[in-house]
Amino acid sequence: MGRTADYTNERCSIAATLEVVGDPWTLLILRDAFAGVKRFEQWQERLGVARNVLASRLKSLVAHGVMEAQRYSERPPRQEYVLTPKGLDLSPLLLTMAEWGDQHVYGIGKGPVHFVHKTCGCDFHPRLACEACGEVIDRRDLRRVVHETSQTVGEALEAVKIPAE
Amino acid sequence: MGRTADYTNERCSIAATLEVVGDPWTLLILRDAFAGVKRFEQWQERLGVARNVLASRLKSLVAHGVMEAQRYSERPPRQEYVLTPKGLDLSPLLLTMAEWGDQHVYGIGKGPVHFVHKTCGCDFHPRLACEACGEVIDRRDLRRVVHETSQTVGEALEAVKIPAE
DNA sequence: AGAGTCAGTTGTGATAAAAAACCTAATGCC
DNA sequence: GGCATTAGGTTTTTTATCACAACTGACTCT
Repeated sequence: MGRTADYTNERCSIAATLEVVGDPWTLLILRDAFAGVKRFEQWQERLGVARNVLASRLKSLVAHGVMEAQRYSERPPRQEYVLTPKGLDLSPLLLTMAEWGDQHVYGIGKGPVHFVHKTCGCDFHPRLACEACGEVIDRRDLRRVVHETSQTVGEALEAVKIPAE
Repeated sequence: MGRTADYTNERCSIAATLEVVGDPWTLLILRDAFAGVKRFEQWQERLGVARNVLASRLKSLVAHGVMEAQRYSERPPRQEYVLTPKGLDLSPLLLTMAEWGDQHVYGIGKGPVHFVHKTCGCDFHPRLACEACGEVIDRRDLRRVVHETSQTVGEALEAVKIPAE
């Protein structure tokens, strides 16, 4: 009801993803997690995000099973946040975003970070391939099929949410 | 300042992409654009988004060159919004988001929409492939290289922005 | 003439995010 | 012992942005 875009009544996998990682800051938190950041203060310093917002985002990512809080000290209670397999599966999303930003904002090769494909030695640029046949696809090679599903994003998320302890 | 995360001082292609399409609603607007929506009232009805927010998002997408406003009536002034090539290049991003939502929220095959790869006939699931060698990659096949770039997101965006007339 | 459509603009108020201060418990250092 | 510092947050206050709804033009349809 309040202010935010509420994606929970949509019936859409894109909206479902947005509901988990679509908050402001969340994707930058994840980007840094992929770069090796694990602790509150590191994120706070690198992003300059408000501490309350950072705390709430980390809590939400844990609740959604994208990150896991691991104790590394009992007293004082200290925890590190590490990506779960579900979180690691977001890497294609981040790489795809980086590619678009590179191509259309910075200009190819002018972006601040790029990747090298170790097995072929070339600069890495992602393309989408079909898992089944391995072929690189074009948008027009796809046919969209609508499935009758009664679940909204909210309902589907309820089923995978990790209860706070 | 206010509420939003301000990505413009980051030096990062992911942040650059977020600055263009990271607003609440924007990606759903684009999703619907890929599904064929072109007009204000169609988006408004399908998304239930506030009209002022929709107007501002469309304006921003046009300013960033992701959509183009095409006149189809002079009086009264009416326009349709269509995706530019830059906007069409966001399709991998949307497909990747849909795939993650499918796998980790709805469950594989239970999502509301899926795609069929016409050339091989199979259900389409995207994987990232290396443009150079065509091989499907794993996250660990990549080496991250940091580039010395002085441009922030804000500076880079300034250079590609389309001036309002 | 009156009702309806399309594409917005213009208020007003609610609320989540930002900023900054504060807290707790431990640890380092002289 | 006493004081500063660090880590990981929570609390309080302020503010920018969103939601809601009403309104505006310029037409079209009946």
